[in-house]
Amino acid sequence: MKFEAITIKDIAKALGLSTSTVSRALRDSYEISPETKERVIEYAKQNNYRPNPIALSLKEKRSSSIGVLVCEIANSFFSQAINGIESVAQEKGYNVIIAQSKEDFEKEVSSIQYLASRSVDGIIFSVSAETSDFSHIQQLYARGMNMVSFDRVVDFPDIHKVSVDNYKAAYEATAHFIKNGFTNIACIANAAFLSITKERVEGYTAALKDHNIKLNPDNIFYCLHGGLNYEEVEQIMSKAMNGKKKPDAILACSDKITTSVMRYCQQEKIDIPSKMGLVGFSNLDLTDLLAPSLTVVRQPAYEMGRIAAELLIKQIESKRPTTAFEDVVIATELHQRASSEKTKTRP
Amino acid sequence: MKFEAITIKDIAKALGLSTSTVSRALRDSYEISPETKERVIEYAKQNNYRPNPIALSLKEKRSSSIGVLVCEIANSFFSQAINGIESVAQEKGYNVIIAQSKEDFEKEVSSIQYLASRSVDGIIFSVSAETSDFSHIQQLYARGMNMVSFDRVVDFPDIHKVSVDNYKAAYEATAHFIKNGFTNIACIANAAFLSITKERVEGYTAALKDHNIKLNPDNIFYCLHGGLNYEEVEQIMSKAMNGKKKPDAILACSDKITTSVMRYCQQEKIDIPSKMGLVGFSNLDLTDLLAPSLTVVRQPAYEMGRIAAELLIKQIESKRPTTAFEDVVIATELHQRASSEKTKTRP
DNA sequence: CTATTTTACGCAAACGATACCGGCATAAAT
DNA sequence: ATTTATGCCGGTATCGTTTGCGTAAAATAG
Repeated sequence: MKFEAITIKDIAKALGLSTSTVSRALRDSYEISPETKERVIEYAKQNNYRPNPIALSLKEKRSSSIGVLVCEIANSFFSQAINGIESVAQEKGYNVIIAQSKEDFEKEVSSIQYLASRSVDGIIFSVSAETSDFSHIQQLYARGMNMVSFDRVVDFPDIHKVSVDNYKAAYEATAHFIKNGFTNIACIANAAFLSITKERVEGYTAALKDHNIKLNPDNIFYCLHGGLNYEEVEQIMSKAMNGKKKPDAILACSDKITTSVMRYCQQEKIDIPSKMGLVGFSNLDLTDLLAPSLTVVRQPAYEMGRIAAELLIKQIESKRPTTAFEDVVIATELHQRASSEKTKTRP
Repeated sequence: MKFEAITIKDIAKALGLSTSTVSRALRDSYEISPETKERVIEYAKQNNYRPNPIALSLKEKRSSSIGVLVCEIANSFFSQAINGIESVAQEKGYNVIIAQSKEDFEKEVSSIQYLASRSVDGIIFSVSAETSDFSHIQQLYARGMNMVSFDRVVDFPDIHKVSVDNYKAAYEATAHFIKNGFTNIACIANAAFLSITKERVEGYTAALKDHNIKLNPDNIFYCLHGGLNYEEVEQIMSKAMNGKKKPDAILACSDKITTSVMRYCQQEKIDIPSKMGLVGFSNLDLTDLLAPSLTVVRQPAYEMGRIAAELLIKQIESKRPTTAFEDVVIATELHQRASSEKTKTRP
């Protein structure tokens, strides 16, 4: 079955005009007499005419669509970000095509090529946890694709970037732990390649240093697959808990890692926060209802999505090549709750 | 800036051939000599040629893209469903264009027309909480757009539908409450128009009846805006709690409503489950970590998305008009946890 | 050695919309 | 009366790709 829409040709035939006349009438050209315009517009309205965007795309060499590549849609941070992207796109007349990498390098490469081959006008992307080689992105970018690096940003210079202040976020979370009396704080981060991982680990180590706590390198753990599966975090936790010096607090650097740590602690009957403090990066809106209520670093995902989309569309619609590249860094919010209050036990 | 890809014309010029020959060589036509084929394919590969999908769409009158209309992306149920849709779409060479209604009727109408005007080959839609008039959908459908009604299904007959057994889900949840000693069970449902609301309320009332509990009509509440904002639920809860007979349990019929009820109870110091039992429809994957752990009705969102996408694509690719319409109804899962165990108090 | 078939390719139309170029009226100006 | 101007509209190329049709050269048959 096919959905057949009315075309400019149909209108022309019905009204005994040429397609050019109809086209001009609809675009309100001065070359068309008011009466003809009237006739055409009336007929178009009655028959619910809409210009075929595909034909327009072919002619204009632009598709009015933007691609979004994230590792996972069903993730509160990314779905909120997509929400922001979609809202801007809608305003500016673009549609959003989404693709997921599932934290898999191969799927990221194929997804991004898929987006490019679908003639999107630009791409907002957040690289997968497995991605250490950026050549697929660099190639596409060099060939003129408009791109905005988002959240997990790449390190080449001439590209718009939108991210949060991960260093500060991790620093504050760690300092918060220390202030609350935790001394042996572990950090479970994402894959080591990622910008967010590096920055967060740096913030974590800097906070320790500034508070005269000696860094124990064994307290830093990396999730190669971004904590997508529970087992990854489980292994790390059991390793941490069986080490010489068990940590008394954990900074969990992603949504998935945070919930996995909580689940592990519940299963192993490790009480939070009395036996184990926990601060997690999370964008879920019910972390206050968890047992115990969770201290979280919240990222302004929606806002980030909006900014990324605005930058991308500005770049798409700019006549001249972009020369000034923005590196937008937004602040996170630390929501202090029960999971990081050492003195309190579970209610 | 524009992204310029290599075309069949470029290949033709470079190799001194006509575009038709190149086209046929790439499609492995028997009319082309093996040597020419070899040359063309080699050149195409080296220059990373990809057929322009827009030109193809124009010619084939299909865009290989499907639209998805949901009320909100940043909602665990819908993001998981989109995940399922996207996975099938990817397999079959389609891309997914998403649009949100935000539970707003006007936005739903414009979104769905936007999708149609973007020449999608088909649409998977879940109507907004405000939608009682389906004429915008019916018109589009009558004009030949391929459509699959999803989750919140419409009631016209000749259309594919994918939903869960809401009646049974609500029946089981209510029966579970009764078995656990709750007697005055309230039901906070979505907007009254919605299929899911009707079915869930029916299941709820049937369970009461079958267990010889007299239905109190004041125990049924509707959220006009789908519980998108907390205030809506807050008002309902305070009304319920200030009534003559306070309910001792609540069946919350959506993700948002469920968390809002929990939040209300926490703020008002209403202990769950001793003072108030709670079962919620939810697709969040950390409801077991809530305080107390939450008894939920879980919907197989991913699977539903996959089935809807498969039905839609089958319909799109079918030569003949569809005559047999599927009404797929999938079972939900009731995860029994602490929030519905009257005897237990909060740990 | 001619007649016919086969091979291998090019030409051009088509999809829907736009835009440049041109043309035909009528009216005004010379 | 002829030119010029102007209002109004049509023809056609274009975007990238596919495909039916035409055709030259080569291969085969008679």
